[in-house]
Amino acid sequence: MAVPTAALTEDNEDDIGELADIIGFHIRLAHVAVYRHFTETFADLDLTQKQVSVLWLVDDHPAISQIDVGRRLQMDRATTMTIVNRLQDRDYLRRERSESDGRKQALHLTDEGRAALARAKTAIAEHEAWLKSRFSAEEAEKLVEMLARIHE
Amino acid sequence: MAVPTAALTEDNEDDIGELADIIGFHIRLAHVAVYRHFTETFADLDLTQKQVSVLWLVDDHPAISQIDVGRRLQMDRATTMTIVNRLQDRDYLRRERSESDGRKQALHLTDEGRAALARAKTAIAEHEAWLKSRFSAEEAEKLVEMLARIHE
DNA sequence: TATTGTTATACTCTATAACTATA
DNA sequence: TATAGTTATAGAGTATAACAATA
Repeated sequence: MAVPTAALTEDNEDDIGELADIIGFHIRLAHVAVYRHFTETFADLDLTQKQVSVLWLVDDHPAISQIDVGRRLQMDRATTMTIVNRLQDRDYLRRERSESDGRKQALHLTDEGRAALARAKTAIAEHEAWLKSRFSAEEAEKLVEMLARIHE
Repeated sequence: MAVPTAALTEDNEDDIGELADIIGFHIRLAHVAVYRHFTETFADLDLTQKQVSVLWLVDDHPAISQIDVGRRLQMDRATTMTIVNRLQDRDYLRRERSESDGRKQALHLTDEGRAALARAKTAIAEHEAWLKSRFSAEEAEKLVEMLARIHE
């Protein structure tokens, strides 16, 4: 052959060389692609993935504490604060003092928050369909399982 | 049955409920875990993953333009600027006017930049080993291939 | 003493908009 | 007109440090 396959891809305009062998690099690029699709397609939602995750978790676990939300979503206390603050400013959730432990805040969704979450879930279903279209059912399951091995 | 399996896991302290079925959610958590491991373990490097990616790419493609770096790493022009600026401030790379196209900057690593990249590559090898320890060789390959389907 | 929430602060990544220089 | 770089600006996520209230 006059031109080996390697040479054909090496000068490709999108070539990233040895970086392509780094798992962490692909995770970051995939994350950016997913984040971008979510925000671009659902700009009218005006909720980030993280904000939706918090709403979702509070809906699943009413009266959950901030520290608990942070632990489940792998966030710092201060990081959790900023997100809960934003959601509270928009009247999507409210803080109550926990009855069992005065140090804790008990988080609850407002009706508006529940409505926003419902809209978000519809959007996420579309988003997931976009994502899953690349994979067979077995592949999707395997992917989730492997990603979980990383973050668990 | 008195207690279905679902109920057993539902009250787990780390349970995230239906969120666990969302691929995008796992990608984000995995990304955070990888990012955190990288920054915590290699704080003395004082380089972010993104900064290393740019150094790496400039080393692989001397005289590459900023717009080209951005395209390959899927970043905006302005985003690329801020990263190149930081690296230039630290004398890790320099800008030259492109000879072929006066609009473009040709990026080159300095000796310091090459030294920093060499240190970074050693660190990344360790980081990758940490990551890959979870997977068989076939699994790692499959994971990269699936992630590439998302960001390509 | 330890935990939870809070506030202040800072840095990185990301992006949009407007401008300049060059093609 | 289109492209590449630049500058200004802003928002989201992340984190550390210090403090207050509660356990």
